[in-house]
Order: sequence, then C-alpha cells, then structure tokens
Amino acid sequence: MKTDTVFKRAFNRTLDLMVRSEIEDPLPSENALRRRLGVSRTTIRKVLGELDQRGVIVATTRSQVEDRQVLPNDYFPDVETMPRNLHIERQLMEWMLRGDTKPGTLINELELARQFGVATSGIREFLIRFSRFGLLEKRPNSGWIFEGFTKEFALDLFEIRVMFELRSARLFAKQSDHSPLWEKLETLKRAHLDLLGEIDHRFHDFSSLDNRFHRLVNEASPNRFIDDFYDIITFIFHYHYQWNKRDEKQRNHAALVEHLAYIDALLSHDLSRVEVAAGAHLSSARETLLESLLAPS
Amino acid sequence: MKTDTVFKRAFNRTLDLMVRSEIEDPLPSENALRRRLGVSRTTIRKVLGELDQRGVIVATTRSQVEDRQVLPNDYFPDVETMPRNLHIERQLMEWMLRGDTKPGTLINELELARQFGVATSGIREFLIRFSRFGLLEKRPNSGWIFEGFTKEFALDLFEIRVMFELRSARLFAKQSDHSPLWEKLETLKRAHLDLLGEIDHRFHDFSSLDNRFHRLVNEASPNRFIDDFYDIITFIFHYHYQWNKRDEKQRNHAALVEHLAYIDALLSHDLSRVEVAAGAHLSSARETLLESLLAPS
DNA sequence: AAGTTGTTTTTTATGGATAAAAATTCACCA
DNA sequence: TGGTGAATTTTTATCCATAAAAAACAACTT
Repeated sequence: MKTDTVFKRAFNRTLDLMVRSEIEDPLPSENALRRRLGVSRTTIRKVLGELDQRGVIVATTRSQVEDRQVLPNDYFPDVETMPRNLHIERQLMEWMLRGDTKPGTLINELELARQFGVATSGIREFLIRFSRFGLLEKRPNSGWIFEGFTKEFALDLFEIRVMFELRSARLFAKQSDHSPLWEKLETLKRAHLDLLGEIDHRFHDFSSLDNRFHRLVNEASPNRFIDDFYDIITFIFHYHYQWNKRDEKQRNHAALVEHLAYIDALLSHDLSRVEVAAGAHLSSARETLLESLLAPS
Repeated sequence: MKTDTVFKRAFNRTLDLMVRSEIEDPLPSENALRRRLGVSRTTIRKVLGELDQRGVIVATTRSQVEDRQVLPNDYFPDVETMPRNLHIERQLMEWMLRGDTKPGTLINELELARQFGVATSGIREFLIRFSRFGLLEKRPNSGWIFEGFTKEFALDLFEIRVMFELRSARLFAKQSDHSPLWEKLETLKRAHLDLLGEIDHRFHDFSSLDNRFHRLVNEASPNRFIDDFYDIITFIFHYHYQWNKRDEKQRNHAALVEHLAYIDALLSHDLSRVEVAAGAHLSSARETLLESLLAPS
C-alpha cells in the first residue's frame, strides 16, 4: 500500500508552525493550510484529526490552538516522512557510487528489492528513471548492466557541460542591459562575497550557491534539454560529493573565487573574457572530479 | 502474466528459416538455434516442442525437418508477436503526437490503461521512460502533464542538435587519414548515390540511410550523452514522419542531395566547408519539421 | 572434455489488489 | 454567492502473485 509519508511530513510541519507561532489562535482554514503545506485538503484534515485526537488542539471550536505544549515526542520520526522512492534512490545511489560496485556489474532487481526491503516495482522505476544518466543499460527480459561511474563517464559529462555552459554564458553576456537577470546576477555576486568572508565555517553553503549560479546563467536563453542535462549534473554531484568530503573547504574556496571572476566577466559584457573565465572554472571542476574518482576517500 | 511474444516471434522466425531452407535436415543443436535467434534455450525448446506437436518436425529423431509443408496458417499473427511495452509505446505516441492532444493536457494513468487495455504499471513505465524526451512532466502524487509537441520543443531540439552535429563533424573531419571511418563514409556515399538514382520508387529507404550517416559522424569521437540525444531525435522523428507523409519523396530527395554535399565536405577535410554543409542540412531539416508542425497533414 | 539434451531454480514482465492522497461533489451559512 | 466543512469518488503509490523467459544445474553422449 501507499506510504503515508505525505501525511506524516505534513503533520510534523504543522507542529513546527505551531511551535514557531506561525499558526495563531483562530486556526487558518483548511484551504489556507493546504496551500501553505502544498498538500491536498484530504491530508490536512487527517492532520487536524490527529492533532485533535492527541489533544494538541481542541476540535470543536478550533479556537484553542495549543491545548497543550507540543512535545518532541509528538513528531513522527524522520525516516517515516521520507517517500519510498527517495528512500530507494538514496540506497541505490549509495550502492552504485559509493560501494565497490564494479563497472559491468549485473543488476538483479529481485535481489536489490530484498536487500532494501521494498517491492521490485520500486527498483524498476528507479532504474528506468536513472537510465537516462548514462550509467545503466537495460537488456530486455534479462537485467541491467551498471556501466560504472568511471573517468570516461566524467569526461563525457564534462564535454557536454562545457559546450552548454559556454553557449549559455555567451547568450547571457549578450543580453540587453534592461534584462532583470543582471540584477539577479548582482545579488548573486554579493552572496558570493558574503560567503567568501565566512568561508571558514560556512563552506557547506557553496553547493546551493553553485547551483543557483549555473541555473541563472541558463535562464537568459532557456532550453529544456540543457535544463535536463543540468539536472543530471546536479544529481550526480549531489551524491558524489556527499560521500567525498576530502578537501571540501579548499575546493569550495577555489570555486568561489572562480565564480567571482566568471561573474565579473559576465558583467563586463566582454565575450572573450567570459569564455576564458567560464572555461577556467569548468576545467578546474573537471580536475576536481577526476581526482576524486581516481583517489576515492 | 508475462506475454509470450518472445516465444511466438521465435516460432515464426523458425518457420521462416525452415521455409527458406536455412535450417537443413539434421536440425542444429538447441544452443546453435538459441544464438541464431537471440533467445534463451528455454524458449527454443518450447518452439521445438510446439513444432513437434503440430507435426512439422519429428521429435524422436529430429532428422526429418519438414515432416509436412509449413502452412501460412502455422504462423502466429503479428499482433501476438509484439511485446506489450512496444504496443503501449505505439499507442501512447499516437495519442501524443498524432491525435489532437493539446499542450497542457493532464495524463491519467488509470484512464489510459483502461483505454489501451493494459495494466497501469505498463503506462507508468512508459511515462517514466519517455519523460526524458522533455515532452512530459511529473507531479508527484498527482499525474503527468503533456507539454505538447510544439514549435518551441522543435526549436530547443534543433539548437542542441546543431551544437552536437557541428562538434562531431569537426572532429570527424580532423581524424587521421588512416581511420577506418573514411572507408565507411565512402561506402555510405555510394549508398547515397545509388538511392539517388532510384529515388522515385525507393525514397522510403532514406530514413535508415539518414540514421546510419548521422551515427557514423558521431562514431569518430563517441560521447554517450550525444548518442542518447540522437536516440531522442530518432525516436521522435520515427513516429512523427510515420504519420506525416506529405511531400515525403521531395523532402527525402532534397535531404539526400544535402547529405552528399555534407559527405564531400567531410572528405575534403576542409573545416569551414564542413560547417557550411552541415549547417545547411540541419537548417533545412529544421524548416521541414517546423512546417509539418504548423500545417499537419 | 566439450557439446547435447533434460530438469530445476531464479528472475523479469505484467496484471491486480489496496491504502494513501488527491479531486470532486454536496450541503450549509454568513 | 463564494467560502467552509463534510462526505464521496477517483487516482496514484506500492506490494504481491504468477506466467514467461532466462539462467543454472545435472546427466548423458560421443
């Protein structure tokens, strides 16, 4: 049966809102709550029902929001709020990228399903979805082959990334001066400078900044295939660097500086400067990835 | 339950081999047959069992191959040899590309499953697989949105195609003179000339030639993401032009001529000629697609 | 000992069942 | 009359069962 992670997560989020007094005494309407949490009204009603049952609110009037203090114990444990497919994704990514899974390994849906404690259909869906990343290949009526997260893969990936990034950067630089994206770029530049100032203890924040920056560059001239490709990059890097923390601070510091040069080049509207700065940044990103592939932590 | 299309197709193919006397009196071993047909021995045994049952061969000795003439009636009908997933694919592609399905339409798995007479899991798998083509988007816990096979889609597609093709063509032209691919290109050129001579009645053959040519260009410097992207192109064009035959002969004739110019440019090793010829060919391919989108047959 | 055929086990493809979540419908009221 | 709460219907996510196909194993033959 379907998991009730949507309900449990919504429940926890509601408790949070109550604790932080973002939900005040006359409880908001179900529709308002629904919009706030991004779930259906059906789920909200289930949450309210549960809150009532536990005596956290009084249902009849609903004017008394906190009938009693919210206790840490009221929250559902985090595992129970994670959708099944995310759970499968995590485990499979770990199995593929982190473990010692060799290139050429055959994937057995049934065995993985047993190992991870889920039904085969979940595994199947992930494999189909994931096959677009170029790390898996299907043999009909037989199984799947894991191609391996290899140097060749990284090189293929970066060749495309460079093509796309240069194309987008050029188009970005050529934009009209009135484009609102220039403003956004300035904001991002400031965020970079802020982070640079506190790099010692905030270096983890780089990753989201990185993402925002590269997405912004693509925004000037959107192309769905480029966006899709950037999804692949984000996905792969997210998992890869999650388990590979070697030199993280140093890496991020260097990338931050490169970004700033790249941003300034864009702001200058000087195409050749842009190409040099973007190229330099991507080269060093590639080197970083290759290094970590050859000498895994 | 799983369909037995693999068995039925293997059975038909075996009958074919017998009729064409490619299987002679002392029947080949099960393993030899297995390799020949690309199925498992289990399936071959089932085929042989069925042939025996129907009296087409005599099992005890297996020396008498044609115990009786093969009758047209012995063949399983074609529909029964088509794998379920291909069946689903065909129907869904027709629904999306050919019918009057508007951009923004919500896709209902259950309804489609009923409409096509299959289980929802098949629909789901197709949708997940197909979502990488950029025509569908998923809303978790809700449904899918069909983005529409629109002009914007075609433009996005061709922008990438041009980038990839120029990149591959350049690298092809820069290959060493000893590369075996030059030989292949010459062969392909001859095939083009042959087809050009008989274009009046063989114009349908262009499509496979087109495929071979563009794949060959990519072979000089393979990149899995480019290959994957070319799969998308092939897939979309296959279905689109299958239902859009307007001016087919004329279109193919023009493309053939463009290919020849492109091939000659490659053979000349002259990079700027290559770029011009490739660019010209892709532009006209784009125009053709856009026209057919705006004025569907 | 390699290649065959016969048998058993494992795995994939596909339909179907069901709880959760979403969507829709209904009734009511300020 | 639009917004709110309640009830009902529809759809998705997920597991499970089973036939088909593949793979592994065993026994035999030349």
